[in-house]
Amino acid sequence: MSQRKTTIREVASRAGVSLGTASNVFNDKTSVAAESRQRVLDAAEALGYRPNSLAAGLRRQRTRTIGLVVPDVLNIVFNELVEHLENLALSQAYEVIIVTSREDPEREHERVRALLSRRVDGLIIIPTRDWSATEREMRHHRIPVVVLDRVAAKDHFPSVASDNAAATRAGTDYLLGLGHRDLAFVINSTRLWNSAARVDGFLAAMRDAGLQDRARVLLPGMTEEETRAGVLPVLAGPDRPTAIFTGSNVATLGVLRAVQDAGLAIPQDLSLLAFDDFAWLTVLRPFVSAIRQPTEALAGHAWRILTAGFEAPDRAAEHIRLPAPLIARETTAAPPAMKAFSPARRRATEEAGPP
Amino acid sequence: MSQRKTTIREVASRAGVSLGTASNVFNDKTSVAAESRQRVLDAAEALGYRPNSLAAGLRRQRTRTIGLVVPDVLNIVFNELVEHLENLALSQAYEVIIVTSREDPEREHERVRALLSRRVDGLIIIPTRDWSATEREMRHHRIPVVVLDRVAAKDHFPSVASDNAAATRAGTDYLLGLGHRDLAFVINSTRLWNSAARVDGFLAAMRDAGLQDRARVLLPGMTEEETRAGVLPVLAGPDRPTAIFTGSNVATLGVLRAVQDAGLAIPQDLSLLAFDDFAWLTVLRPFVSAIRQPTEALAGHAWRILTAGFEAPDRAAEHIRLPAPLIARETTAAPPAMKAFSPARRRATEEAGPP
DNA sequence: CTGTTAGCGCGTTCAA
DNA sequence: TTGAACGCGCTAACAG
Repeated sequence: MSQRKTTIREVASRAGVSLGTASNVFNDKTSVAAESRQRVLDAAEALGYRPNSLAAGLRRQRTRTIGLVVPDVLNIVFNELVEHLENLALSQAYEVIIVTSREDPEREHERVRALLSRRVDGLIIIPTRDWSATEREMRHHRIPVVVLDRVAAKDHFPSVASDNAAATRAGTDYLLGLGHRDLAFVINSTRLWNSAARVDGFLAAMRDAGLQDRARVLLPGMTEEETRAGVLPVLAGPDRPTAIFTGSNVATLGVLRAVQDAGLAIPQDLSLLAFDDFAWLTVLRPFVSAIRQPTEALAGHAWRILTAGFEAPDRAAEHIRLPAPLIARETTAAPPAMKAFSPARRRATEEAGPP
Repeated sequence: MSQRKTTIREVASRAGVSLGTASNVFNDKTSVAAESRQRVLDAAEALGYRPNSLAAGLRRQRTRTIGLVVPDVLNIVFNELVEHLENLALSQAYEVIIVTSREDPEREHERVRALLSRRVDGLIIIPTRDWSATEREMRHHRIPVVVLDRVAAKDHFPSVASDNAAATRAGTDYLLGLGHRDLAFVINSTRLWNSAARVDGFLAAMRDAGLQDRARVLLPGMTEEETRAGVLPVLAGPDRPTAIFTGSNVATLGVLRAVQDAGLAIPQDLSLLAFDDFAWLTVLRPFVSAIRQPTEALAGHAWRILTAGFEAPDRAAEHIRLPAPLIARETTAAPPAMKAFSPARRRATEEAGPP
């Protein structure tokens, strides 16, 4: 109940050993006599001793802490990554400090500096659209960095992500196979390199099918609401696509709202394929077809590469790309044009056109 | 590009001032000549100086860091709380370190000790079912603590939560007003005090309506899957309730899966009211009626009380309870018994009984 | 196996 | 307004 926290010095003196011996007990380095060890442990327990990791880190020049930079706490994919990374870190007696950039490059930079001030041993970052300032900062400091999820075509740092282009290419092929010809790909931004890769995969598949003219890419904005507002006109318009492929879960949420607003039925009027899968997609109707990112494997590689960087700081940067499988559920079906008369389509057309 | 990070001493020497002056610049305490100040800032910039917060915290005996203990990173309610708390902390130049207990009392205790080792200035905790060990630890250390969300009837520490009993009472009254008489309340555990309060509110409303005999409380377990498995038999059974009130979003998810498995239609066969609201509930059909916790206000109070504790450590513990409004959407309707012949009900009965 | 000592980088005296 | 000295709590190195 002391005001000042108890120090290792007090523990040592109560145990009747020297400070160095007590330290050795807590860091079980060199052998300590079993008897002394027990007395130190008892003293620590009695005093409620909690090692001061600030002092230890200062002295040791290593904190056994890694920083994790995430754009958004409310995005389920990031949270899955966080969860797996935390498991890995704790299993090796590392701590992780999470900071959030809120998709803001300036804030990202500032938060990374805070991490640097805490002297983290390494950094895993899911960057914002423009993290050039942050990246420059990181190059200056000699700690291992791994770029996760939002990777660039050619990162300076090691990178780990899904194979976005292959996934959207496969997803597009799947929609084409269902009979769709008018496809729209909805994504928040192409300034994110992984988003750009998703668009590339979509466009490549459309091109291969000779449908480049029917391929639309919509970039309504970074938020759910912007997505809703931006997509609604095209859903309500006369040349509505028969299938929408969303490039992120933010886009999915926005598109679903726009579909509600437009009064369309999925998949009768419109098919929907989502990038990013999670629990709620499989519990309310219709179950959303989705591409699932292998978050556990992604986290595993990121951690492996980061810790390898602790041992050998100057190895060549590894770049991992993992396949992201498609899970077909209820929102993807043949397009309305291939069916008989469709009341829903007629309704939409009536609403869109003049009386 | 130096191996060792640059220190304030190097900054001072490059700026041609003493260490103490440089320190004053970064902590803008006592007045420093504008000229000296600028030279220090320039030197810091040129050297890529990052203050060492370990050393600062060690010396200052305050880290301007608070710890936040959360049971689960994947729960949206906790994440909303985290987001708001982080906003508040950053706005006052505090940092927050998040740790997760994974609903495990032992892990919670261990994670809190890690926070203590980091010498956090205060702690906000959403506790596990049995956090007595953690609580004992916290009482021994003299830092402000605020219990959030999962509060007890009478906490030793200040506490902030929704008024759970009032919310479920109002929710139950709403279902009764719709004509329901057979209600089941599904929740993960009553060892959580706030969960117990939710059950109390439900039972009180049923008792006041003279329906205590028709009130069922189901406790299928802590996970979504346990909930599904535990609820399915009662949904498939002959005396299925006409409405289900879920006490947490984990329970909601599990019940929705069980409803799928049982082949029931909501709200035709069964009404559903959920505790905890979030984006996906309003985007896939049917839109789920829910009780929304005021997460921003909860976070605001928690932060206010915590920071008040920094100034006046020995004030009486405040206990805040905030109203959580009900948002009626599509999953709550009159019970099937009040309508004409209901095929869905008949089907369920047939499936349940012998041929 | 144990005790002693010297910093880790910084903020805070206090004297000049 | 500035500079020098001290110590926050701990670990590492070395002597015993």
